[in-house]
Amino acid sequence: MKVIDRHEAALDRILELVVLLNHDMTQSLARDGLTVSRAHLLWELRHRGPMTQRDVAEALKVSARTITGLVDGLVATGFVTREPHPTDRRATLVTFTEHAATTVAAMERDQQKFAHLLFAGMPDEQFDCFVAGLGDVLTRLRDQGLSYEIREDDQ
Amino acid sequence: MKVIDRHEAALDRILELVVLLNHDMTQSLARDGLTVSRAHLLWELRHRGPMTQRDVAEALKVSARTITGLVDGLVATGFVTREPHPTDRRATLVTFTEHAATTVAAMERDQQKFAHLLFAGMPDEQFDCFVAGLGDVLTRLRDQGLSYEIREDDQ
DNA sequence: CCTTCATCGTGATGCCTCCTCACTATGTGT
DNA sequence: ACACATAGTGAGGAGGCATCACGATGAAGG
Repeated sequence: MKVIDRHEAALDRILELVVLLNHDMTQSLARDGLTVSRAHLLWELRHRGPMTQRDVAEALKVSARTITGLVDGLVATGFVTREPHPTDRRATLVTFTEHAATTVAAMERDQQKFAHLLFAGMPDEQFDCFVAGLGDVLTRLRDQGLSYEIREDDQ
Repeated sequence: MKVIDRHEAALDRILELVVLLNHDMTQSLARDGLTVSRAHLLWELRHRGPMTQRDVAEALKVSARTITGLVDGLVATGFVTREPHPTDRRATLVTFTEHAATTVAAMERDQQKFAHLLFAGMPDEQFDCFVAGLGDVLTRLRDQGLSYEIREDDQ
């Protein structure tokens, strides 16, 4: 029981972290004319190159319909363009613009500074251990899919 | 530079954790007829007892107007009631119902299981270290207010 | 070639979160 | 009393997200 209580306290902290980070990111991204979702889309595009909307939907874990809306917004503000798919005329390729590249580069610089701010001065040993624990937690979360879904096999 | 890169990788993991957790929680809470925001409100109420909407707004870091909407929804589904404030006739006290108590208790049980799932089998030493690091990060985040806001004093 | 079925994107609709501005009803201080 | 601050809400707006239905296109088989 003792153990579970400690685990629960840790989860509480993680949840607080989630809330705090979400709030801060929303504020910060607004300065670039972006929202968390749109930035997430840009981020994905940046790392994978042009994608069909379908692929984006899967990457962001949202419905295809939602992507239509997000891309609409990003096209309107000039962050991405819709290009015809070379071989499949049903699909469109969402592609990065120069504008987006500039903005994402700035975001990345911010992220670096922010990361440095969070971890600067933390003893190497503790940092390594923290990252290891984080990786562990992340792995379990991914492995189990919707791991928060416990109530089914509950009572 | 090397150090910052490691820090950035750690932030990336934290961000992935945020995305994953947010997604899972949304799914899970939907089963109870709740949303993340409404559950957050309930959680706060649960730990602090009846609060004025103003206080709730500050606790959740959203505008007073938003709370009106959240409480409307929670009242409609029977999770809370609006009681007149004993001394200030302008204010209303948002209070827990039996229904909410039951649901929150179930949520707490889920959370315990979930926490156990995330950390079970992790060596004590690593767990302690992880929690310490988490606390550290959280402290810095709180201390600096909107810490993600770096661009002002940037270039 | 022509059906049949799967897939891509989108219109229509509806719910939820959040915000700002304006306004009423109340407190409070001088 | 009078001015000013505070609690909550109506109005209106931007987004994020989902499901259902539908048109356009692709792919597989007869």
